[in-house]
Amino acid sequence: MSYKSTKSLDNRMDLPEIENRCKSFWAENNTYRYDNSRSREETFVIDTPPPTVSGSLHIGHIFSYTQTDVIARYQRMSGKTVFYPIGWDDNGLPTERRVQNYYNITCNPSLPYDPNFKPEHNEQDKSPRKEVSRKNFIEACETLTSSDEIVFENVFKNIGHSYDWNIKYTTIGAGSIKVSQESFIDLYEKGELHLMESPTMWDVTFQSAIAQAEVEDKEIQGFFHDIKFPIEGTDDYVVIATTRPEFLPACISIVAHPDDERYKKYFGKKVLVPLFDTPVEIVASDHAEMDKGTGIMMVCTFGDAADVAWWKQTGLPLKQIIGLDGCLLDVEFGKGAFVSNNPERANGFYKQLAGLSTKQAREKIVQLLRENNYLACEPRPLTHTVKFYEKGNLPLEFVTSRQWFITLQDKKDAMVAMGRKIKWKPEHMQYRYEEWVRGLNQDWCISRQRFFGVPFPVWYKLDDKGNADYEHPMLADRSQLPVDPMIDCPKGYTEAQRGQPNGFIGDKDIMDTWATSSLTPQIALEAAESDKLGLPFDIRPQAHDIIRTWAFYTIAKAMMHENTIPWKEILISGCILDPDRKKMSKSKGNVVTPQHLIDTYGADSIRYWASRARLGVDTAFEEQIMAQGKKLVNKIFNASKFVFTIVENSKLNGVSDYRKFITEPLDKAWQSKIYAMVKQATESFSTHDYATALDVIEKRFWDFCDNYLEIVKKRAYAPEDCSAVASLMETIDTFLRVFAPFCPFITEEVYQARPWAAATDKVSLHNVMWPQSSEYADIANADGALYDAVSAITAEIRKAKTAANVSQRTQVQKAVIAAPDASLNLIKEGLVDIRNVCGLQENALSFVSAAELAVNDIELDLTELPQKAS
RNA sequence: GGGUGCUUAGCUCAGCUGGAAGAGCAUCUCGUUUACACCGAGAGGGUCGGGAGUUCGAACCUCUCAGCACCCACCA
Repeated sequence: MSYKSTKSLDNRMDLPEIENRCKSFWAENNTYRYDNSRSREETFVIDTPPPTVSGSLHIGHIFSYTQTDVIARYQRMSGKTVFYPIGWDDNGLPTERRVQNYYNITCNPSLPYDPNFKPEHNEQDKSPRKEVSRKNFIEACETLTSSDEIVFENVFKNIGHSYDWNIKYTTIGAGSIKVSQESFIDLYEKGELHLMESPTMWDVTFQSAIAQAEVEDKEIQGFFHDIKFPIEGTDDYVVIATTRPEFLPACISIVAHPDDERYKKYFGKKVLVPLFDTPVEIVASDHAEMDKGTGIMMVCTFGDAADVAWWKQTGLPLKQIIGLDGCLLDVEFGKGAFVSNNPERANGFYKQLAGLSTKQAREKIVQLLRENNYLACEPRPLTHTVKFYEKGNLPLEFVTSRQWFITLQDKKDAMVAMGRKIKWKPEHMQYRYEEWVRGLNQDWCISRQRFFGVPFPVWYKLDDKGNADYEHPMLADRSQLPVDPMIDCPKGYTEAQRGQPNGFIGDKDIMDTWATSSLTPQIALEAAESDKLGLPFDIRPQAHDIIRTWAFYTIAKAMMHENTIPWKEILISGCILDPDRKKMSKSKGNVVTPQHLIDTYGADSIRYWASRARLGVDTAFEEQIMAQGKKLVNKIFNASKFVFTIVENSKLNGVSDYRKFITEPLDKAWQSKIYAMVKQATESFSTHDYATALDVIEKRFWDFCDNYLEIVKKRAYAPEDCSAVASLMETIDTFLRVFAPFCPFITEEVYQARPWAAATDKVSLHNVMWPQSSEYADIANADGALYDAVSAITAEIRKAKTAANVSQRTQVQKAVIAAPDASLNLIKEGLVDIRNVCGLQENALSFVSAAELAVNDIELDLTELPQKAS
């Protein structure tokens, strides 16, 4: 299929029309298709980040994704086939949350499937959420994500990203589930997985376990509560300051520093926990710091991570009072771990707390403490940082539950070593990775008590009483994958045995979304059905805020599965800051939508803006740069249009083998400048430094428009001159190719309209070769000095005219150039052009040999310039 | 508390292994209608965050101080 532009460029540049033409041309020609027949050496393999489809794209996505696309386009033009997949990250909590809000529904797994339920957009509805079955909920997720994905796809196509849309995956798709489950089975067989019941960080909003990487600190308002703990059998007491008095019933130890003179006398004695009269020992440990709070603290199950460590270390009984919903459980004092010297009084107090949320319980218990004279003083306000799930809005709790863990803590050294085999760009991002690895203090909890995600390929046997045997999980056979244990049966069982004594149950949890995302290279290969490619890929582009998740987990999995690095290089993009230097994000409400910007400035201009920023450098959102990009696009169009007109009126019209006509010294000098530009740009691209490449190209392009084009204009009009025309053709041809990765639309439009295209030539510019040094063999060593000299003289004459307030078209009566003989001889080679561009009258130019000047020094004396005609 | 990066013109940013401070925008002046008003020519504007050191020579190397941003840890 051929490109639909007219042969000549239209008078006005119509960007939306050009963009539409290009999009359909590329789609119909498979311009960006990955060629599986090429060897690995001839392939550039990218591990594209699948964007989360749980909302709208913002300009930050466009920014970093475009930078990758520029790199991909360069690689494609330099002769490689590019493996450039695109995926949508649609599984997991962000989607569930969006679905809950969008349809005003929530999942209740105990409900039966309702085949007639159709989710409807109901975001304004403030009534309680309608409860739907697990299957209905998953269907609602699928409905919404697939419509979200169309929006994303359109924006990415509108901005001109050159993905191979045939290699598309979603993280909830069957391929992703299969790969994730294979990964699970492989790690299980390698002994890297364990199912464990232990206190885990728990988000009460979403009611799921979460991993260390998803924890975020937040500053919140709280209170110090100074509580009197009576010493058992005395009238004495110690005052303990705590921010979480609701944990009093779960107190297991009282701790002070061994050197603390204030408390030495109490070690070994017991306190009676206020209200509950539980005897708890006062222990000496450097776990406590003397200068914090009152220097003496209570340990509860579990106020924080330190409490968990203490509990594990001491082996004291567990007093679990927080339930999965974040509310206080109904426990009874005098039973189990809940000892009391006065169970009746303890239960009386506790009954007022049971069922309350932690926040409500805190208020209630403060009231009870006050009424019973346990408060040493009124609560003192403080701001402190508390751990949150990054997507949650209530502090994390530590709750005991059964979860799947991947062993990571024993692999810190190996992970650091793997990280060092990867080339990080910018380099310092590697430190961030290593710091995270070294600070790792938990294994990776990969199970989530949610619904829309990858199920575990696991069932559990039930004994004759219907109790599950978690010690011996039954894993799916690889041939069964993808599998849903809530629907499919383990081998050797029938559906009728589900939930029955001596039967089985399926694992109802889903995997952490990162357990899937950490396999994006493998998932992309699965989607492409590629047998040629494998790990490592060439590059992983990503943002720095997910080094501890996406990069880290991907490196971990590649190491555990294949003992390799997942990619040779990782390119970390910066993020977009709003003009106040704050990070742009949806939650802050300062996001500008990409489509609006594309409509305003055109896709190429937005790409220009993104390409100007260097990798890893945060950039302020600056619309003026996009306006600048639009000027560049306009200039490319107009300069090309002008050259095309010249070509069409010349003897070289329709000649594709024009390069040999470049014979004039000035034209050759100019071509050597172009050659130097290509060389520099190529070198920059070899280290993925697209920004420097663009800088070099753009500078030379403006020089072309402002100077070279003006200099040779007159000569190019002359019908007998071929050198100038050929040089202009060559120049435009080269600029189109080097601008192509940055501005694919305007360059394609212009390229397709070039009058020197062979009639059969219907190839997209983006499948054309990046300029190769062999094309410039004859001028590789040519001297650009003549061009510099002519430019310098031109500039001087222009300056003189501006100073005289006259038009640049004013004819100069007399100009004297002083320079050493060598320079004069050089300059004389460009005499005609100097005269043309400067409006010098015949014989107006004279030369003075000035041996005292250096070779590059040229002095110009404009002695007679006409005054401005009034 | 630990780490990383940044600080250059009014703004946004370049400036490679040390060798006469740069671009774009903005401002001001002038010009311009046969590629382009999404135009052109020019001008002004900086003690390169402060201080010390190394060097013939420092925006660049070393030390130090300050400010900004981000990451990690701690948080009774």
